[in-house]
Parts: sequence; C-alpha cells; structure tokens
Amino acid sequence: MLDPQLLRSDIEAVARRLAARPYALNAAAFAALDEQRKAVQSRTQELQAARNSSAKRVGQAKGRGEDVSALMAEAAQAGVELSGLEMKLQEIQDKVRDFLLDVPNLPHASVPEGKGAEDNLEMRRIGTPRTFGFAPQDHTDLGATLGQMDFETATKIAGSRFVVMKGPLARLHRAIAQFMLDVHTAEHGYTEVYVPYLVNADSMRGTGQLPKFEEDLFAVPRGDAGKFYLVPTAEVPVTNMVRDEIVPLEKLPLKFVCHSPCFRSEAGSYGKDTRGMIRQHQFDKVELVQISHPERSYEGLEALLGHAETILKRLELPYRVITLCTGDMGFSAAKTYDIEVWLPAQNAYREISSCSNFEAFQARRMQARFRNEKGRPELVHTLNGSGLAVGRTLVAIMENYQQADGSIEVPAALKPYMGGLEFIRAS
RNA sequence: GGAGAGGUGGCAGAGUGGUUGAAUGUACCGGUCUCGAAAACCGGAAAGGUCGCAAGGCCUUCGAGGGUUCGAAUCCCUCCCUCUCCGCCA
Repeated sequence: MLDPQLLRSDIEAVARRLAARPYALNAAAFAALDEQRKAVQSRTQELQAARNSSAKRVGQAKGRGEDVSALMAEAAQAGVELSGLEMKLQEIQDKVRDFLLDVPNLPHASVPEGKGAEDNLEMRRIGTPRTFGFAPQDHTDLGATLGQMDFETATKIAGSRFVVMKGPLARLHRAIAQFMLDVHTAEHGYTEVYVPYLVNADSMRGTGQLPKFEEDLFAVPRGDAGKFYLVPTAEVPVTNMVRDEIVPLEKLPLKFVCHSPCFRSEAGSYGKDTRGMIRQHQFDKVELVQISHPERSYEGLEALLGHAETILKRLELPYRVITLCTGDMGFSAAKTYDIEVWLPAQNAYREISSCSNFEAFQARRMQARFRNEKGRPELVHTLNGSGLAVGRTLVAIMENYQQADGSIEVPAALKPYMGGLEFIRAS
C-alpha cells in the first residue's frame, strides 16, 4: 500500500511513476473520494467532540445532584445526525482503503522502464553452459528413464501439475533443501524458521496476495472463522511474523530462512510449462526474508541476491541475473532481480529465484514497524528472495549434470547429503 | 468435541457505567547525586487518524464486530484467540 499522504500531496507524480508499470491511476477518482472523506470526517469529529463534552457535562451535573433531563434531551438530539455520519465516514474510509489496496508499488528510480520480459536488463552471466557430446534430454525424460519421477501416479493421486519422486531422486530433492538451509544459516546469518502453511486472510493482505490475486491461491474453508489459504510462498507467513509489531532498532535487520512447500493454483497459465516439474501446484522452496531499516534495504537487497547466487555457484550451475523492468515486476515490489538458471534441454535460462525489495509497501499493510533513532515507530522495509526454488534446482541439476547413459552426477556440494553417492542411476 | 476461566499500554497488573487514555509496578529515556557506576530521588514517555507553517487542537483505539445509553474498558449479543480439566489424536 502506498502512503495516502503521498497521494494527497502529489498525486500527479505518483500517477506518472505508476504509468511506467503500466498502471493507470485514477487520480480524479481518488481526489474526489478524499475530498468527500475530508468533509465528512471533520464534521463527524466536530459532532463527536460536542457529544463528548455534553456527556461530560451530564456527568458533572449529576455529580452535583442537579437535574440533567434538559441536558440529556439536547445530547440525544445531536446523536441522531452523528450516527448517520459515522456510518457514512466508515463507508468512505473503506472505499479509500479498497482503492489503495488495489494500487501497485512505485518502481524504484533504478528500475529500467519497459513493457515486458524483453525489456529486462541483464546484469551478468556466471558460469559457462557445458557442451554435451550428445543431445541432452530434459528432466522429464531423464526422470522417467531413471524410474524415479512419476507424473502419471501423481495425476492419479491428485491431478495434473503434481509429481511423485522416489529413491535417490527424492533424496536429492531433500538434499538440495538441506544444503541451502545449511549455507544460509551457517554462512549468511539467517535464522531458520518453521511456520504454518495455512494462513489467514490478514496475512495474505499483508504481503499483497489479497485482495487482488485470490484466484492464484488455494483456499480451505472452515466455518464461521472465514478460511485458510495455502501459502504460495513462505514469504507470506515469515514476513507476517512482524505484522502489528514494533521491532527494537538494534534487532534490525531480521533475517529469516524458511524451507516450505508452496501452493499455487496457476490459474491462467493453461498450456504453459505443462510438461515436467517447472510449474507445479505444489513445490518446495527455501525462502530468504529480511526485515530492514529503510535506509539499508537496498544494501540488503544486494546482499540477499548474493546469498541466493552463492547456492548456484556452489552447485556449479550456470546462471544469469536480470533486473526486471517496470512492466515485468510484481504488484508489491519496488525493485526485483531474477536469477535464471541454464537449462540445456530448453537451451534457455529459466527463473529459479526472484529477489525483491518491497520498501514500506508490505509494511504499511501489515503495520510492521521499528522504533527509530528518535524513539518513534516507523515502517520497516521488507525484502525477500528465493534461495532457491528447490524443484527447479532439481531440474537444473538433472539437466546440467546428466551423462550420456542417462544417469545424473551428484554435484560435489551435495555428495555429503547423499551419503557419498556419486551418480543417480536407474534403480 | 464437552466443562470452566480469561483476553487492558513493551511486559506485569488494577479498574467503578460519568473530567480513566486508563491506577500501580517494571522496563525505557532525561536529570539530580557520584571520580564513574549501582541504588535512591525528580521528571518524561501509548498507538493510529485528522486539521495546522508551527505551537498545538480534535477524533479513534482496553481481542474483533454489533447493540443498550446523554455517556461503555465497565452492561447485552455474536465471533476469534489463550489457559485449565476431560475425551480423541500424530
């Protein structure tokens, strides 16, 4: 959520910056709504003040044992207009809030302007894609040949966009997550957290999934208590740990790492990546989250990106880093770097991590604050990034480490997690 | 699932339908004292919104939402959450 003050004071500048996304801010509608809000609010508060003071007078007169029937009748009269106005004010304030909840974040000044993926800015390429002496297979074929990756059974159990893994490949999947957690906790100073995978609507609103993107989520009904949502990323539960909190200055930055499953309905992506494990309803991810001092959040973003890159370097997987342009960024982000890993079978780089600074956008929705140098509460900045997506890392390892006979070499960094196993072969 | 108790400021913990936004303690900040610290004493300090150049004013907030009342932390209703006991259970 953007700062309402900013919209009041300089809505044209806000509109201009949002136009780069592109997002058409209805400045006139907001101005009209706010003007109405102002009128109703000041009148309401005037009447509330009058009510409070006359109620106080009644109390005082009663204390002196005087007759208060006239005073009470007068006060009752004023209450009629007030209750109507209070309702009206509530309505208007809800409208203002709904309006603001729908407006995406402002792109940071360093974000390149552009319409879509083609305008993203490549920052660097690390590692050289290997040359194969044979035609590399994709992970789906490799997994089928190994007899350890089974989409048909998953479809029987659940439906499309799920997978069943077995044996050494299932273990490799686990090893990847363990390895990432170990690196981030031992070397990068993150605190490991375990969190709920079902969250309430307030949490989803806090990080920006609701109200706009409900169709991307899986919901679980539960009677009068509303519903639970399955987390689409650990970002949601982990970032919401600081919702409605005031974090002491000296605790910043908070750095959390969390391995969790992620659930996405993938509505609207029919026909996209239908083969294999690239796009699933359920996948595992190791997520990095930072709660930062506003003045240090961009340092934090560079560091966080580096932490994610470390994993790819250790696994010796070729990748590149790109800065998303204004048109390709997510709703809540002020700046986003994507890391894309090389997939030989697709002859392309594919997203394996997305690292973003949300500045105060999520913090304002969550009322996540810290006590600043002056002792005043101030909104924190929130950041997160995949470090990394586990399923896609598995895919990248299979494809980049495949041998001519269809076996998979275990990357050196993961061998300790595989009981020393060198190659994954058909069982 | 059944029975009971409870949700108040960073934490602990009072609270009567009427100058209570809320005693008191503790933690925190400033000051006095001290070579320095501790202790003691004095003082300051909730959050959000809104108006204002500012000083400051006003409004809202005692789990959430409704209701009764001139006036609700206090009374009524619904919901959520926590704790204790029983049942069930990984």
